[in-house]
Amino acid sequence: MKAPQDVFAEYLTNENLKMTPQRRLILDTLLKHDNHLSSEELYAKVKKRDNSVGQATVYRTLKLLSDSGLVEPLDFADGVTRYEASYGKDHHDHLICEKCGKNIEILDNVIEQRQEQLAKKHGFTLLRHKMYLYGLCSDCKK
Amino acid sequence: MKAPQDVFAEYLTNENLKMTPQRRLILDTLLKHDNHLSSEELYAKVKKRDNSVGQATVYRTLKLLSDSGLVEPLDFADGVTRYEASYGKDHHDHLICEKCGKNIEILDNVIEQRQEQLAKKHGFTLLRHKMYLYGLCSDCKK
DNA sequence: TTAGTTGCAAATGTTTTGCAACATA
DNA sequence: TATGTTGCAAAACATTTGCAACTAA
Repeated sequence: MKAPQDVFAEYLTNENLKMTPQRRLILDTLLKHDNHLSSEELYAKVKKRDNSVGQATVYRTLKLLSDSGLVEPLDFADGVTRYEASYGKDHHDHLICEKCGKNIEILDNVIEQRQEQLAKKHGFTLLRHKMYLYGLCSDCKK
Repeated sequence: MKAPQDVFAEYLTNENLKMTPQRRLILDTLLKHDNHLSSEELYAKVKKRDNSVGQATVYRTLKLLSDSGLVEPLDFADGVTRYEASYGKDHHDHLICEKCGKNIEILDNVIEQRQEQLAKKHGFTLLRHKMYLYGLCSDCKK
């Protein structure tokens, strides 16, 4: 399997876009920290490595990474979009504890299939979906 | 079953808040138009009935209505929060056309059950969930 | 050399908030 | 009458964009 860096490089070439040190750095930083970072949080981490990078570049690069399929925007409905490195990883949804914020990645093939069927039944081609389950984890129930 | 207006009144009393003509009007307007209005859109409709109502009051009232469980905030990932009168209605999810915005309400018991099972498997008590399916409708595929 | 990229600051668009006047319980 | 509420405008917030200087290919 190709390295994400290479996938990104190919994507850029394909789209007549250019690889830059900033883009490399941003992808690299995201891969290192992977977990559900907001643009703001990623920006902070990137800035530690190269203080000259601008906030807008992070936003712009995250859009490119999303378009290239390397990264997935997550929407936990708290007003901030978060991003997750999705390349090479299985698709999954999220089970979130409303009390402590614990976040478990879940996958259920039955659900995935039914989603497809449901969409088809209504004449839709399913492009993507979001499923978030909210509840109380075993610790917080006590 | 209680009328939504009464539920709202009781909620306000419980919380030591007050019923006002504006709140009555906003709830009433939302109930009349029910379907997936944004705060902005609701504000426009409210304003037609009473031009003196302010935008902020609509936002504030929508928050109260959400907290009281009468209304559910929807997130179609277009940057605007929409609201749906949920009181007394069956739960359902949404199938959304990414191109034209068409919005179909869906319900699948198999999925609902699996969600419960999945949560339980991880020790969670499921409180609620959000599921949005995004795709292209038959018209927009052409 | 040329087309794409950057950082900056300003603009955008939605939602929130401070405040003084006002209305409900 | 005391406390909550309103409308307004300003603020806050995340995100996008215009632009002149820059840089990868």
